[in-house]
Amino acid sequence: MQIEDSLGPFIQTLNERSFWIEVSNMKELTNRELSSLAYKKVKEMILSNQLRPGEKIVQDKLATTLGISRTPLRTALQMLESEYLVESIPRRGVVVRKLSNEKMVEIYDCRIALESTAVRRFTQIATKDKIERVKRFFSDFIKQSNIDVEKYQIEDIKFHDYIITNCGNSFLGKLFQQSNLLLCINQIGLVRPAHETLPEHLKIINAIDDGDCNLAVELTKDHLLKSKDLITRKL
Amino acid sequence: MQIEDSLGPFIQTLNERSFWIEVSNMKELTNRELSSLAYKKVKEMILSNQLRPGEKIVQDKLATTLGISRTPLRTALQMLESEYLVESIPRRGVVVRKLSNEKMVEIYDCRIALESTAVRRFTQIATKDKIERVKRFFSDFIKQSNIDVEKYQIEDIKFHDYIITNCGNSFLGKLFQQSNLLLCINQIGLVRPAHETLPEHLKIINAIDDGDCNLAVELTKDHLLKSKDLITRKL
DNA sequence: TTTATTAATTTTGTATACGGTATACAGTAT
DNA sequence: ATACTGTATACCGTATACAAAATTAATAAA
Repeated sequence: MQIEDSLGPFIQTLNERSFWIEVSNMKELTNRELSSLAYKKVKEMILSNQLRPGEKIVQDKLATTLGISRTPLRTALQMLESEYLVESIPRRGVVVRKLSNEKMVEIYDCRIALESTAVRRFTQIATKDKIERVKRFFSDFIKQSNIDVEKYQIEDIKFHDYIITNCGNSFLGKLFQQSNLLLCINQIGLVRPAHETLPEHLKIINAIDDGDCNLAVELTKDHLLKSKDLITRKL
Repeated sequence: MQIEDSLGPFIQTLNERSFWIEVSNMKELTNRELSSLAYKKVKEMILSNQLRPGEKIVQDKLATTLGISRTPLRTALQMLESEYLVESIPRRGVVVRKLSNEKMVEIYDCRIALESTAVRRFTQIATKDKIERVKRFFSDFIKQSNIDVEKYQIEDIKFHDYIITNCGNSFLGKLFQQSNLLLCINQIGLVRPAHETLPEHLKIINAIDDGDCNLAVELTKDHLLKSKDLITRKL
């Protein structure tokens, strides 16, 4: 059990990975102070790998570690369960979910279906400023010969997240958030190297800029399909 | 407040509508007795309209009505919130969600995206028995001149649910269950008359039987799009 | 040494108690 | 008559207590 050890230097340990978790994917739960706090902390601990996949969460210990009682922690765990980040086994406790490659493939299929819809709508309705914003995600990496993988991964997710949350279908966005469709994949880091996916991203952005929604959809499908296929081959 | 009144004759009142809720779309939570019970009951009460959209749920009253304490009720409400059936407003309580036509349209777009993927996969992998099962959903209605709308609605949802849960992508199934993509639409009853949708269903089934997955996908898209468009026109 | 059975300990799920916040209402002032 | 403020009540969120179940440890038998 490494919860006790890890929480002391926890704030310092938070790397950039935790940053986009904060900004792009955190439920707002103002005023439900303690449940909200527990939710955020535990989610961060999972996504930053301080609670490892497969590890059991002992409620009493984690609660005292966080300085709260079990009640708000339990509500937090319930939320995380609905987000597919932990699994609750009745009368046995809750464990951090571990995604198999099979599940990853399934998730990619869902992403392909939903993100296709998202880019199409985004391309149709996006304003000038939004398109400009999209262009900026990868502008820093174009010049660089050696890409900072850590930063690239963050922008990668931010890019996809931006399209999804700005496509005009808030229910679709909720679907993504609720099941952590974007985040859970990154349990394993980047699926494909940046030098391979960067050009794909840029092509998609160009298609969006041109207002060519069919092309944007096809490129997005292809982009995701390639990553899916790579995982499929590992099965 | 009509909770007290309604629970007395509650068991009797449960119509067939509650049946498919039970069989096709209930989270399994064996052994978490009271939370599970509360979850089922409250979900049934919402989907059978005993708790009406917009109505506030007073935890203490509903808990005593159900014969349990507030704690398991609260966990049940938390689950229902993640399913988008109720909305929890911090320090104010939880109310039954009311879906606007705009939201319905958004939901239809998500359904089109995901169910397209589902029929494609289903058509590809379905065994003989599963195809036979699919054929039976509407076999009773083919002969009838006057269709029992109540029963038809149930089979309609069961049909879509069957494709989704048997398409080989369990994550996709979870997505549907978790957000009640199939059920919440029926807050308003059948969107289009049975005599209009029945032929469409039969065509889809034929395409599946023929193993023509592209056709099955197109027909499914068209089928859902027509309902979506009808709601869009009401905006 | 290994396996079975039982006792001890841990941990979960539920109920209850408590403090604080929001809402309703009455009385006062404008 | 209407607006405002103070008080009472209702309700929510959290902590704690307790019982049932599960896990672990320990002891006895093969």
